[in-house]
Amino acid sequence: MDHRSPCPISSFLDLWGDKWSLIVIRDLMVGKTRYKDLADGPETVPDSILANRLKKLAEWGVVDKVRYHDRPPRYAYVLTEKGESLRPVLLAMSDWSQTNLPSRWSTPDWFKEARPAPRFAPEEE
Amino acid sequence: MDHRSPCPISSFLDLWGDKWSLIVIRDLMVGKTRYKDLADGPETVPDSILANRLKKLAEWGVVDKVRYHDRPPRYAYVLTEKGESLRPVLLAMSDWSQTNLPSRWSTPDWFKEARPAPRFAPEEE
DNA sequence: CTACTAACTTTCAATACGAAAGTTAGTGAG
DNA sequence: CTCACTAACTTTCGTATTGAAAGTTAGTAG
Repeated sequence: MDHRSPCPISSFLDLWGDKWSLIVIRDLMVGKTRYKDLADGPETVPDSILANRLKKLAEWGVVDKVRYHDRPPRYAYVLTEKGESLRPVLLAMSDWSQTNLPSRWSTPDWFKEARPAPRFAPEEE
Repeated sequence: MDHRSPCPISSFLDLWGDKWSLIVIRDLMVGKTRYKDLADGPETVPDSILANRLKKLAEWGVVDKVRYHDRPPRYAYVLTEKGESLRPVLLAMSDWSQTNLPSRWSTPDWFKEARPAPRFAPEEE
């Protein structure tokens, strides 16, 4: 990933400035872990976008992809620390929308704090 | 503007989820007011995008366009309250980049607090 | 007139998006 | 041991957005 300038804001937007990446992060933050669950949010991410974004998120080190069941093959996507640290950004966005846009959902209290990452068997320390 | 869902995060991204809109907001927050100055940032917004975004920002009520000089015609773009209230979001983004990306500029202290909007003569209360 | 500047606007090739269909690996029913 | 079904992708392809460059409009200055 190359950046347009050393500005931290523009660099943030180089990574996250699109309509879907942070939606996927949000869903991981509310506890979703599987591809299917991520695909079925209130906004219905296109499949082609979801697969692409999950790949990017893994490359950038903000999610771990864990094969937690072999037969049938099943995968879990879990936020890393780096991914979890995006929460304040999402909360700031949420606040802005709630005070500036009419009738948005209000942020549930449990979303406001980092939750322990779901644990999956393979190769965890 | 229509929203994908009532989620405040996805609604925020419906408005701001692109690579340039918040760059323009950032530049207005550092005190730039004129088209030319906005066009000459460290990232060089394409003209076609800048004009388009300024139009949207005015429509959405986050900037005021003020003709502050008649001959020659000169315009100033100034953030409204609604626009100014995006500052916490930009600061959260900035924080994330500074702790997670190498060698980004650090946020100047004066950027961290809302500054009085520049005053221009025409039709202000 | 001619040159020059601010503030746009238009053009157009390239990239990104997104709906839909197809693929792969596996389970379970008959 | 074929048929139907599900999770997790991948591919295709028409549409929308992007961005580099050139053009436009209104005005000043020589």
